[in-house]
Amino acid sequence: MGMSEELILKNINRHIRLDGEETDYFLSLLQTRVIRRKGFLLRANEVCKNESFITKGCLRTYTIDDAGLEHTLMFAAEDWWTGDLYSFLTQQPSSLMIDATEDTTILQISRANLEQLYQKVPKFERFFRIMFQNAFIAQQERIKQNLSFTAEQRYCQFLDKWPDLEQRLSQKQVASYLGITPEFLSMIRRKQARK
Amino acid sequence: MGMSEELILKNINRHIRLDGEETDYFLSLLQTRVIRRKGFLLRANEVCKNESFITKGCLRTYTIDDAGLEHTLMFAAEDWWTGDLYSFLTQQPSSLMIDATEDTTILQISRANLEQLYQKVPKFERFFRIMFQNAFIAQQERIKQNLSFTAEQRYCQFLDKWPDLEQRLSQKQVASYLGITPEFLSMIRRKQARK
DNA sequence: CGTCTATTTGAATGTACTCAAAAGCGGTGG
DNA sequence: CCACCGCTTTTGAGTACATTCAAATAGACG
Repeated sequence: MGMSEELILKNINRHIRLDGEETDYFLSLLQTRVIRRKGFLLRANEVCKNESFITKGCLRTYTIDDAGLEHTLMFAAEDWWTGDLYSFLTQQPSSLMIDATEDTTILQISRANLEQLYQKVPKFERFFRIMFQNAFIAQQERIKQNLSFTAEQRYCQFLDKWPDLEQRLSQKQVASYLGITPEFLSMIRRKQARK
Repeated sequence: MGMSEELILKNINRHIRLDGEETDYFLSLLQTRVIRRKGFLLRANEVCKNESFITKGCLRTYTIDDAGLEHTLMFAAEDWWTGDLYSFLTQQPSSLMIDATEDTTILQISRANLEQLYQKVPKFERFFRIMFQNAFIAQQERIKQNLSFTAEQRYCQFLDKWPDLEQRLSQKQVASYLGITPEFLSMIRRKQARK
């Protein structure tokens, strides 16, 4: 069994216990895929066919507004799940883009396979219930910070929360996550550096 | 069976089917509670003991920052679930306040009862998995708007999305949801009215 | 009726954006 | 291997969106 499989099983086992047969069945539903830096997992107007678990690298989910500006909804690095959930569930065209900020390896599960998994191993309902609970809590925290913090405070929080992630991203990408312009982030960083 | 029970069963039945016995068992785990306008469901530093389903009225979840300003994370009116999920799951003191914007009736389920429910009727794992998925999608949409829209655009979106809700809330409450000051919301409304 | 809070309005201020130009950096091809 | 091109980052000046503070008005509640 490869590293990727070990990582995803460790992720699953945080919330539920699988026996050998269930483990094998689960792994049989997954597909490995590699996305090169600057490559796309999903483009706007495509239907999101899979949920993806990142085993290496980092994916960025973002929208492009009418003015052509990018707004990053989330980064997903190793040991995270990502995808456009809305498009995945409804099979409607996505409004989101997902690209790789560095060479990335993922394990994917299709909608049909996930439904089968829920049927055959209902424990996965529990797993994803807990996962989405946690995702909900994390997003709520982000909304709270967007409402109450200045750009500089949000930037400091970002560094605190993912200390290793900033070095792996361009400043433009970080700025689009914080909801500010790259120019303004540059100013914040200059100010921080003086301290 | 009262109106409240009918409403919550209709809510549940959107995603799973319960037989008579399961229905009775589920209802036996719930507690009805009334919260008067301006009363609290939860205060900061208390542990959130229940998840709540609103059958009448409206609850508002918010934080108070260091400067004493309120920031509204969500409104929950009839047919919605609410609570401080983080505090509920970890049984740690909450950082959130939940108050009633009008006289409100809820059905509550305690953590112990919910765990029992998951044990005895695993279908509820599926129900809450779907509920949290949808909540996640809704929150992602809000983050997207906070990143890309001006205050005026966010206000229009808010009116579009919950046409009836604004009349039930004070302008201060709406402003704290949009992430702006009541003064600025007043200005936006004046501008809109001139059209 | 009086008190307390919410809303309106305006002036001064601040945070963050736009536009523009220069410098830095990374990848690609010759 | 170096030169060049494109993209990112830096820096600054001017601007816009939203806040703060203050004072006046309007509403809600006992």
